[in-house]
Amino acid sequence: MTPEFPQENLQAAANGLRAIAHPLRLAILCHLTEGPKNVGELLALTHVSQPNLSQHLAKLRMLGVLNSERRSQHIFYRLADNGFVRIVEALKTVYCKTPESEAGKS
Amino acid sequence: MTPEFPQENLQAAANGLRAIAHPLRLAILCHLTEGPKNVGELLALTHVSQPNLSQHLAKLRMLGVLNSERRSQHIFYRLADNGFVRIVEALKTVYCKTPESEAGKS
DNA sequence: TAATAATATAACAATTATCTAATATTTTAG
DNA sequence: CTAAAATATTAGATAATTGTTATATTATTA
Repeated sequence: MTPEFPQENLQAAANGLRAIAHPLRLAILCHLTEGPKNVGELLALTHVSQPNLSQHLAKLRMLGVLNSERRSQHIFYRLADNGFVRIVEALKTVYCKTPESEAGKS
Repeated sequence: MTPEFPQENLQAAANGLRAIAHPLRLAILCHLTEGPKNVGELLALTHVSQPNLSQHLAKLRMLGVLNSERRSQHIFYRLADNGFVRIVEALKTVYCKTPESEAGKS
């Protein structure tokens, strides 16, 4: 329907966006662009309550953004698709502008 | 806080993501990557009710994704930042994979 | 096997988002 | 100035999202 973005894929992409459209979940996504991390590590990085983190991880997993893998007592999360790194980078170009990067705008 | 993505910007980015995390709003965003369009044009492209489209446009405007400009009786919408084009492209790499593009995955 | 550490799930109140139907506003044409 | 076209706003019922507290599951260690 939309050029280069069929309706069916729009729905899928909107679900993925819904998954990361939250400050904590986006922070999780960012941290995982650096490589897989287990829940304890993410807990230390994010400073939220354990159940809260776990629920947000569950949502990211259910909406297809993250995969989890158990390694003995720890569960490691990782990006389900490397393309999410590009999405995070694109978000940075829009939302992390420095004064300089703003100087030469079109 | 998060590497390369301070907490304050995370909140801003999450708001932007919230804005586009809806199939219709994402479709609008896609259409506008091709250039500004007025409401009537978007109405024809999206096949939704006029008030519904208008409300979604209002949300995109309020959350800083779109700008609007009146030209006589028509109101034109455009992307508030060209970086959104990159976000849409990144989304396509994740959610519009062809069988071939899937062949050589890492 | 019992205790502990790591992680997940359930239940729930408060907030926010969604669509539709009705109405309002703004601009140009006559 | 009035009618019509383009777009926005309001109201409201329904559904989805969020964080917390409490509890459950799973895996190792003693």
